[in-house]
Amino acid sequence: MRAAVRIFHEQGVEKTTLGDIARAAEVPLGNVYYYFKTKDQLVEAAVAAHCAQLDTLTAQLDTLPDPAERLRTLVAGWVDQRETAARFGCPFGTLASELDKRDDGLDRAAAQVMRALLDWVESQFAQLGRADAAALAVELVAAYQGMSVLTNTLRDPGLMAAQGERLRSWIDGVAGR
Amino acid sequence: MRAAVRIFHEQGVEKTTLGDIARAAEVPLGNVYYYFKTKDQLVEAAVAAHCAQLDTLTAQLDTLPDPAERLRTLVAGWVDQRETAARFGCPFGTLASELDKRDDGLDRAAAQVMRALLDWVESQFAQLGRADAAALAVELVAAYQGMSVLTNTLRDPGLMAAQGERLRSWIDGVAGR
DNA sequence: GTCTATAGATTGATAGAC
DNA sequence: GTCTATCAATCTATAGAC
Repeated sequence: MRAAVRIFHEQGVEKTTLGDIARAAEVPLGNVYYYFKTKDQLVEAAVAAHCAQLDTLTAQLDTLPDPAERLRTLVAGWVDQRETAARFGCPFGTLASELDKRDDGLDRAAAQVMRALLDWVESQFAQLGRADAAALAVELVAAYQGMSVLTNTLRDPGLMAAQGERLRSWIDGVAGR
Repeated sequence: MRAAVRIFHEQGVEKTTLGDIARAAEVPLGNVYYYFKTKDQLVEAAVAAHCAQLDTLTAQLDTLPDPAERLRTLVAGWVDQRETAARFGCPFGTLASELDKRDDGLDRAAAQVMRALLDWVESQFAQLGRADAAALAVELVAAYQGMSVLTNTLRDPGLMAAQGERLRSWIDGVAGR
């Protein structure tokens, strides 16, 4: 499962063969099919893994007392991953984009995870007393997804560092200090 | 060629077979290989087509007298395409993201087109007298790419309309009025 | 549960008639 | 230049020994 998530991110779902995943996980190809009956089920499990990771992350952030600090820490985490983003893009955003090109229902599962992130961010802005929390959440998450695309396409992690700084200031402004 | 660009956008490069393109173009499969020796050459031609379209677009925008109006018109064009973006994402951004998962050199060609867009936008901000034109260009293009990802993942063209309105106001502010 | 071997289907690419 | 037929390689999925 861990190997699948990593290889899907690095190579993309469509370009990845089950042989690639079996090799990365150091198991024979046949074993993959013992736990996942089809490639689609592996993709579904990968989406679920991203969902679980988001839950873990927001649970950690929720231990911080200040909503603005939670958002700044979220952004800092994105910036920390800038080298990976420069090489392979946002681990979840690139997966969601790829699933949207398919006609099965897996793109809806990806939408739920993205929705969960938006809802959590919106909740932070709402706690800061912002009536436009929903729009601010879209703005923040879109900024991250967009700078991931640019960072990846131009292979420049510095782009994400710079935009991260900007987002930090922006959060301070929105939080009203 | 037109069929290839459209099908690559709708299905993604990896999911698209040359048979799909031949069918969309209403020509036999063999004919595709008469004009393009490999699938990679078709992808390369698709990137070149996006590059040419960008040149056409910026040339049109350059006929407008005011740099701020050029940027507003650029954003308006993106918003006009929101139904397509909701279904298939940004025609160029999704292509660039997909090419970044490959190890051939086509991702560098995509980077050049993205760079060309950034340079043109930067030039507009520079003409508005902004010393931070490069950072503003990244911010604007990233905002578009990000809202394309969200619009596509959530299948909600309204997101792009709302963010387009925000960008319009933002451009007005940056232009200093 | 693990692993090898292979079936069955798809696809990129080519040969060759017209 | 156009079109049909097909090869060769790859990949998903399964069968079956251990």
